[in-house]
Amino acid sequence: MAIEDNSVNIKSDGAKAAGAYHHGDLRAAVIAAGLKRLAAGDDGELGLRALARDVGVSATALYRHFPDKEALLDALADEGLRRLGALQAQAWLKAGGKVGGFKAIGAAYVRFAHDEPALFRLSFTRQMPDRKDEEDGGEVAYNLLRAGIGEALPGVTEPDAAALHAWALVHGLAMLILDRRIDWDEALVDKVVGLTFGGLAR
Amino acid sequence: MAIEDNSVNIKSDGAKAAGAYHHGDLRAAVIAAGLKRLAAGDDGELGLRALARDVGVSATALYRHFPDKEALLDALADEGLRRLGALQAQAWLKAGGKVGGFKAIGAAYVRFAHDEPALFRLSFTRQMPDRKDEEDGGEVAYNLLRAGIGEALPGVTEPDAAALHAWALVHGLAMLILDRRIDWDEALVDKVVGLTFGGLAR
DNA sequence: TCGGTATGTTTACAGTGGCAACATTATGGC
DNA sequence: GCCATAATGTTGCCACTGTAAACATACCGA
Repeated sequence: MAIEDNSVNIKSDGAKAAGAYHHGDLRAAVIAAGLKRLAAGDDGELGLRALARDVGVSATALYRHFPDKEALLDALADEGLRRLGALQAQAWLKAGGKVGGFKAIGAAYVRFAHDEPALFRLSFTRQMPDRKDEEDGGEVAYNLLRAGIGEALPGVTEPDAAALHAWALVHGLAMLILDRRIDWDEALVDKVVGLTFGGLAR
Repeated sequence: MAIEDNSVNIKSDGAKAAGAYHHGDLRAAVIAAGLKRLAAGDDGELGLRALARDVGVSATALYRHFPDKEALLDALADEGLRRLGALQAQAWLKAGGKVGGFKAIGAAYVRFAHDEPALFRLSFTRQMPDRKDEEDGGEVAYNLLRAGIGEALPGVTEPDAAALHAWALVHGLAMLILDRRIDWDEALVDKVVGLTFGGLAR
């Protein structure tokens, strides 16, 4: 066969170069393809074969990078939590911290669920087996919330109960919206979140 | 074949009588078997074949009573919502209505999720396509909550926001517990629910 | 009694996740 | 530079899933 000068098979998009045997970074490409699929349809139709086809690789190739499908979904879920955490941090900064920032975090939580329903659901439905040593994405999001309470609401008597309260509220709103129990209404969400989060700072 | 005197094949448990061709009330039996399976394991392993085997019938027989698996799951979900509604009504009465009853409704909601995780999740994950004429189980539960607000908290300024707030809070708590984000702790739940529901009655 | 209708069974098919054996490419020690 | 070896990808296969089609059996009204 003729000489191929590509030392490694670099492709910015996920697809493998035609005729190439090794992909380059299959693991990352599969995760990217999965996220794209989750973002595209409300019902995340992700199967190993479909995912593999997106990337241009045979289905069983994925098993070189993930022990099983669950592990793949875990990776996607973790990426979702990481993005949520990033959005919340951004919202907090943009609002200048304090009570306003606290409310912004809550609103960002619900908005993320609305914008990426399949990813959000996947991220939270997946139940982590037991704590691994490396910090996962969910930890980041919760710690941010918890820290926000400490900084924004110094007068609160029971920060744990308050944090749980705030978290449960936005999570419940998000879930009810995803499951079509209530309609997405940004103004209403803001009102409820503000009412509660403000109420905590009594 | 010899004469069989059973005019209809009545079986109190779900299983079909050996040698009988018709079941008697397959639809109800399948739903009962599904509920039992949901109650047994946290992960609801319900497949058509397994369900059919529980009842003692071939897998495709279920298609005489449900157009597809989704419809079967819908029926199970509806039963779950109905039970939730019943528990809430019971809690309300037992607590004697008013603010106490209102809190009891919230606690019952979370407790149900904890006691029947698979059924609760199924009930809410299933998204109803569009309103049918006959009233479904979920409507009952919400109307009860909504009515509870009116009766228990006459002074509340915005009952819709308050109802949504209360619902989201307990739903979020329930979901976070199911997904192992937080541990089940009845005292903590009562505290959070009480704190919030009491707070609404300002 | 007879025929239609409801209910259940058998068989089969496409699609799924996953294992095993094989093929190909990258890499590190000599 | 050469070559053993690990890393990565492919093909073939298996058990299992939901479900459609054709056939069998039981019930019920005329």
